[in-house]
Amino acid sequence: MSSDKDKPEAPAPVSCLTCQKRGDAEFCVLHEEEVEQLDGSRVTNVYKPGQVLFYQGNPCLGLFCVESGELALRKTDESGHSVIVRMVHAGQTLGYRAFFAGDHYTATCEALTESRVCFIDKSAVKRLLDHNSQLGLQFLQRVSEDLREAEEGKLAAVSLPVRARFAHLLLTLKDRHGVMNDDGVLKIELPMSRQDIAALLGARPETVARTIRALEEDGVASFDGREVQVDDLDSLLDEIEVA
Amino acid sequence: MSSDKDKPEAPAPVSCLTCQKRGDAEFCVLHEEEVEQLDGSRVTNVYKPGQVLFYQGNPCLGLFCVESGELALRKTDESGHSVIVRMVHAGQTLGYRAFFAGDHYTATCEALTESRVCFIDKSAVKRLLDHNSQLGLQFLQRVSEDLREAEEGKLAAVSLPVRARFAHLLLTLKDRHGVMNDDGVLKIELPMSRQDIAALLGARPETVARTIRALEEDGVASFDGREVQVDDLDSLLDEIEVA
DNA sequence: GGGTGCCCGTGACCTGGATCAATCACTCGG
DNA sequence: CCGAGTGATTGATCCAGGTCACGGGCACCC
Repeated sequence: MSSDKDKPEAPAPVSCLTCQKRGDAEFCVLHEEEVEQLDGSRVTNVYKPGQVLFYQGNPCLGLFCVESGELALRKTDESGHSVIVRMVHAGQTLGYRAFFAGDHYTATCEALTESRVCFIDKSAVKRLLDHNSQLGLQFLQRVSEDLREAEEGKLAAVSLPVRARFAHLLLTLKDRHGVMNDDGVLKIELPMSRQDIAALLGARPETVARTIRALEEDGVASFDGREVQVDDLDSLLDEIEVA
Repeated sequence: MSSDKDKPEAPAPVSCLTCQKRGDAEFCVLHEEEVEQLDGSRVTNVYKPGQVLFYQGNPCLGLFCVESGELALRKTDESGHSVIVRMVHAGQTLGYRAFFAGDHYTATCEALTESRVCFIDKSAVKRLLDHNSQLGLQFLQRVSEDLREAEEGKLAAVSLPVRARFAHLLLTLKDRHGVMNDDGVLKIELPMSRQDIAALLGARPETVARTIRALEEDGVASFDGREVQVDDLDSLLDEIEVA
């Protein structure tokens, strides 16, 4: 791969101590000397869109911590069907489910956008967990919230139509990828392809395309590639709540 | 309620020390004196089928531990749709998601069969967690496994038809509620109504009834009330794996 | 230039399962 | 014994979304 024509270089690696996102991750409970220890056992990598961090079935060798970018956890069954079960973004830890279950990975993690991700070796994490019992409780809270989200997702998947689930997705993405420009128009830059949206909704790409057209025809939003302009936020909000 | 005509009385309450199921629950990592402490702060209750332990939205005041019986966690949305997101059986802890997320309950827990369940107060659990850091890690493992199951469930919900999901359910129930009688015939006593099966599969009761009939017509299994006789285990196993 | 892949969108069609409505079986209270 | 209530089953109908097939835009490469 020619590296000259790629996007400008990612910023030079920083220390965990100065990582902008440290306050967000579970590691926020660590004391300074523990963070230094963490810093010493981490390796940073940059992943291009589509690149895989680990595959479903791989053994888990440690934890990841996302400094920037957007990633997806995709689960695939024997017959090839796949869904995106979770999204992961800057400031989040990654790979903890397998780590704490003492399991292999049960999903594949791929970068949606270019991402800087640190890897922390298993033994270093274990040391920190032993040393600071608050860390375990932080992760317990994290996993418990994921569990709630997963169960909510299951309810939504069986009781809401694709259109409502898509509206819900747009509203979620708004918080992280939306900008309100000067003339008060909300724009969202989707961090993923139509196919990924389909996998996230548990639907087919064709259905996503049709849903997009329907939303445009109803004047809710306009789509141009990965650019979404929300024309009527109220009716978008209405989409997610009906019989 | 007249208590004379009910089933024979549940056995007298036992101590956690002698609880048959203690080895299964997360509390297995406790030392003897910690178990005594646990024992001192628990209250046991018996719940009849249909009785509710807690409602979605209630604050979480502690943990439950199931001594016997079968329970279900049901999640309901604003418009009244509901699914059973998890089942809980003897030897399992219950209510930990809300406890560790520091959340209200996000599902309603109801007994499917008559159940003996102990309640342990929040403060007692906190004391034990502080005292024995292994306990937190045990729960971390538990919640991580639940998360895997929830995500697998989501994949199944969008990629498998009702019939395959039902076959999967029967195979799961076989382990806990199945008996192989003398003439080598596998029978399963379903611990729940058709409506509950429907809620568990994310389908309608009518669809469940039709699926049952289809399985009978195909000679896979015969149904009589809550009694299921598996006539062809191999083809039941085949149901869960196809295109 | 002209392939050769990818996505993405569109149209035509089909089907699994929801919905609506009626019947039957069962229990319970009087 | 009768009526009311609750589940389970069945049949008839409908529709959201899956499937299949095709065409167009675009990047990349020989």
